[in-house]
Amino acid sequence: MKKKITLKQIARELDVSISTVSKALKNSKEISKDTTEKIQAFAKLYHYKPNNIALSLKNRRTRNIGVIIPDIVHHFFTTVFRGIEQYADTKGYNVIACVSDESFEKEVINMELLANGSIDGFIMALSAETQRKNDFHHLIEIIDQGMPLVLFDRITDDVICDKVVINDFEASYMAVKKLIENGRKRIALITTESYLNVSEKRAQGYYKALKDHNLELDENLILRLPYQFEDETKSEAFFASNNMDAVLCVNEIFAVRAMRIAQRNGMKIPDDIAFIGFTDGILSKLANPALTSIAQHGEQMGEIAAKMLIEKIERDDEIETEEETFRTEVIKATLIERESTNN
Amino acid sequence: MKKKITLKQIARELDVSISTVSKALKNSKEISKDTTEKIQAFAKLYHYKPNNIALSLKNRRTRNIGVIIPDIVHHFFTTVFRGIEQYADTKGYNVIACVSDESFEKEVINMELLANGSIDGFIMALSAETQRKNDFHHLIEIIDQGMPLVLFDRITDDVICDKVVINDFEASYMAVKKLIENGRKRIALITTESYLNVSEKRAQGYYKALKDHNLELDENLILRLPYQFEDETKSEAFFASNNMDAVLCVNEIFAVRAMRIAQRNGMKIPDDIAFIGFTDGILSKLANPALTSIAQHGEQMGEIAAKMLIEKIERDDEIETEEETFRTEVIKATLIERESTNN
DNA sequence: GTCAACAACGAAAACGGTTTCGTGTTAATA
DNA sequence: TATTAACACGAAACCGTTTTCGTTGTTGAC
Repeated sequence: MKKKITLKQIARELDVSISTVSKALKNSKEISKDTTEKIQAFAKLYHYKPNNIALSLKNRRTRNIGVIIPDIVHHFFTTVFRGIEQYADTKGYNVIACVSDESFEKEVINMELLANGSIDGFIMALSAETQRKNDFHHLIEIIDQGMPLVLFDRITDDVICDKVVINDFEASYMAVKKLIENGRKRIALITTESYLNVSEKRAQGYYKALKDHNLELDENLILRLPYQFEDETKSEAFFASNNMDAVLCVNEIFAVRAMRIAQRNGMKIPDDIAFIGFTDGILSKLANPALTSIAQHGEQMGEIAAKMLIEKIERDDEIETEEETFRTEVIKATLIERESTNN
Repeated sequence: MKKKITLKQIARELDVSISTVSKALKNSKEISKDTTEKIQAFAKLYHYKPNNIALSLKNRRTRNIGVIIPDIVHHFFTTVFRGIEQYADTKGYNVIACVSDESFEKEVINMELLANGSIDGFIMALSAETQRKNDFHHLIEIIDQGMPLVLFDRITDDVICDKVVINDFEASYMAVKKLIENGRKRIALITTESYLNVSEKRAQGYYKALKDHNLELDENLILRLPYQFEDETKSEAFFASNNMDAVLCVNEIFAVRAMRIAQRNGMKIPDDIAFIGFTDGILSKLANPALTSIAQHGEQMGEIAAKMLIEKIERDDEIETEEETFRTEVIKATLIERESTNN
């Protein structure tokens, strides 16, 4: 077992000083050609690579970014993560991933852990509990320490920082509008139970579209489900006691489950009932019938978030003064039409 | 903006030495009660937390583990990742996630990057390209440097280290056996094109099960598909030119796509044809009909991998000598029966 | 009154690098 | 020949900790 070699060892072995070795490896012209070659050859032979931790300590830069997401086993977050990782990779950054599990406490603990020098900046989507509690002191504190932060998807107006979202309201509005134009009259909404920023915006789009087309809002046509659930009795009751001809769901899982129930009830999709879901993931593509879906462009979102963060990180250590400016990027969602709606 | 405070700043402020501050914060009894209280109060006021990087350098332990997976947008890997992250979290470790994108080069680069001090150990599944090239020098080198490594799922016999897998062969065998016992005679196999360790083992189980039940192997009933694909003409031709009454697929995506084609061809599932897939993910549960599936227990796999790794990391810095021993944990896959098979 | 023991603290090395600032030698210039 | 510039290198500080090993000043025992 040959442990990694250090500058000190090379220096001792070649009977020069540590500084000489360091300079020679950086092709400093302070060092003679002879010595440089000798040192580089030796270093190569022993696969010398500088220790990242030592570099981080010296440079006060880790080239790590911290990503905190509520759930990794969730297609949308996974795609965002992929976008982040890909972009970070091209810029030489590593990604430390933490899962908050929708828990406020885990979010706080993980952030504090990472903030003590492990990373250069954060990208995160708020946990459901954090949104419910409306407590963002941990974010404020992090920002106050001068650590860049980018929020995506699950954001809040109470924290001033860079953000990236999709136009949930408009996307939802357009989807409902499309259903109405297709002749649908009784359009249901299946959304989440807990207060999530995005669900709320999507609901608003739904309300507005109904109103603008003179359809009255029927509270019975709105079903609120827990975020993760196995039991389908609530959904079944919903379908049994209402007659509707279209459903908008705030995610694809809700949509696919709802389609199954409708089909079991003998309804034909899209003839009797149409479905549109958010999150254009693999489920939408492979559902039967394939689900018309609103693409949230997670990968692009991750890429943009990573880009915003890294720009801020790298600008930070150039200039120190200069007023901070924060942006909110809005990505346009797109409707992918498939078999669950007619056109 | 108040940057994080350091020991040095506390020391200067309180007019004591750095060592005194450090000791006081650790409740060393070398320091008087008065001084200790004063220092702790001050530290608390300014939210002092030791810098992780400095600690890592000093302790030669980062409390980071590196995870390299071929693809994060893949349900199985995502669940494994979740298992790793969860266990690591309970032990106070962070997870640095890298995606190799099935590329040998990215795998090598990422490993070398992380190996230079950023992490205490690796957990990884080999990229498809790495398995095809059969080149594992990067793994060997890492191990040689004394860095613990745990391979999962996509493993190789050419590298001696800890491993965790499922009993692919047996699981496949049992699935086919079940199909046969249900009266199926012409059982197809849909597997991957590129050489993947796991696909191969699953194919072996399929062969053996046929043989043991006196069914002859028909090469026409084996379809090899690229790992990721959009085009379905190959699959359609396969279904058009063969009549079969059951299909075993090496993952759930293949299975669900295959089911759709069969359905389009007017076949009834499970009456005319039965389906079983590997990877018991969300697709299997929500497919229509729901897919009978072999659960690979990804989360458990990740948890075990993380446990093996952390044990080795923490044992490493206790004793230095003592012969290394490596284990291979085999997790038993379980068949989850749903609507795509009859019983 | 002397010496040992002890309490309370500081100096310094170490982790592994980078970088600034000498310093000694040689060669070129006045 | 004296001065100086260029060259090639080393010493040391620094990043933020921990920890060993002094070094004080006070106390108690003899």
